[in-house]
Amino acid sequence: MIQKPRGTMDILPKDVATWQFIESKARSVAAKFGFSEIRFPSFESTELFHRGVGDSTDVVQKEMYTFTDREGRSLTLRPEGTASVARTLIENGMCSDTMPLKLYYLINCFRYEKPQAGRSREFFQFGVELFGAADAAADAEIIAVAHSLIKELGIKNTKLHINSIGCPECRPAYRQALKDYFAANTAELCDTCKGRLETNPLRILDCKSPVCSEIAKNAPKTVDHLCPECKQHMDELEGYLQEMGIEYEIDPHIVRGLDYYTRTVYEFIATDIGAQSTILGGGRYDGLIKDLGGPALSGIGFAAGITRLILAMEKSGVNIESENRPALYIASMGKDAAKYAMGVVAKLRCEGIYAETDLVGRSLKAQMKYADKKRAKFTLIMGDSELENNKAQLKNMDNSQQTEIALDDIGALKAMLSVE
RNA sequence: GUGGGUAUAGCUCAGUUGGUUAGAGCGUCAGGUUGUGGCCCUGAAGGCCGUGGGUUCGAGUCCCAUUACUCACCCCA
Repeated sequence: MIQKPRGTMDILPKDVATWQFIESKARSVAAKFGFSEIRFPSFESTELFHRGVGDSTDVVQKEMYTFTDREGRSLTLRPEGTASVARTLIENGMCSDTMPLKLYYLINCFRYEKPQAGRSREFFQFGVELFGAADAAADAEIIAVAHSLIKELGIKNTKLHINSIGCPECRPAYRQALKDYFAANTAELCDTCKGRLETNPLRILDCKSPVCSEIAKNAPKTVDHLCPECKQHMDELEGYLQEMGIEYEIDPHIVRGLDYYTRTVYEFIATDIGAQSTILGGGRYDGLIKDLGGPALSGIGFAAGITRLILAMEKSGVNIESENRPALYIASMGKDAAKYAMGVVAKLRCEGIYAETDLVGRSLKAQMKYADKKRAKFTLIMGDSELENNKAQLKNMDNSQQTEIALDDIGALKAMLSVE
């Protein structure tokens, strides 16, 4: 048997209703805030992610699905959406559009990682990006989109963590302060963190090893080392969030692993879905567009993992079931009746009614069972005598009541079905 | 990439200290007197016991490897 590739998933009919529910909520929330959908390729030039996401990141270094096409070009299945959106803006001259520019997308992404709960190699994101607004009001607005989405989906048990990782102006000083602090405790750090001391001391902050996280507790906080402008930005964001009634906590340990982030970073964390608890994460990226060859244009956004949202919804007791009951099932007996039944259901479908009839030549009893399993609201029993007399019994499957109807009067039949 | 756990029917699982033709419930299909669903009853189909080696007179059961699933690390959504 040929199995699906590792880390991919089949989404079966019984689960699709949940996905559609989330997608429609994502769209309606986006619309409420004035965001427009954007679509872009599933794969891009590999260079886009090297320059956009960052050469030194884990995502780029070891998680990308990269291949060369028949002309020898290096292409990569998108590991995230932000870099592609930025490229799309630049390439289509949208950097000159009316600002702020608000965009959203529902996409699949690919990362070569070892699968576990809430993490797969092909995964699905709802992403939102807001360009051309450097003010903290934009940060607050984008967090409000996320907040609204989570609320609309019925997800409880979440916490919003925010942090500022500063800008190119103040980060070097903070970096040095961190290095000095951890250098004093080098011996106790785990092996990976010893290495990170030189390469990226910020990453030690969210190390999960008990020893490192204990040491990290008293480490200098980014919020204490921000330049005046970044500090003010953070203060303003807090003011907006309070005004909007969005609860949050400052979490100095949020350090995003994508290079493009500046200043505000934030995560919505579900407390009850396992180790991969970030259901939604994002931040500001004021340098990205310029780094990719566009004008200086600030940006901020987030991405939510659909499967993680589903996990969180399940934990919150949200259950979405599809309700597609046939309005009518026609149980037929004999060739003539079966043929006639095909005509009747065809007419009903033209009237927008969901009707079914037998396609496999089952007995009357088996047809009734089928109608029951499909949860048909009505069944119509049709045999030779009914065809002769142009009359048949319409049975209400919920209360078993039967009424006689004329077979050739589709209008009357439709009226009978739409009662209730 | 590093660890732990698991692998028997479509699904959820039994299967004794290794011992003859591998079981149940659910689901599927067909019946339960000649034209009516749900409940109930009967029957049927459906398994290279993940795969490959090994130990043994004998392996679903023990050992090794491998693959997949799963959870955690790492990283992220």
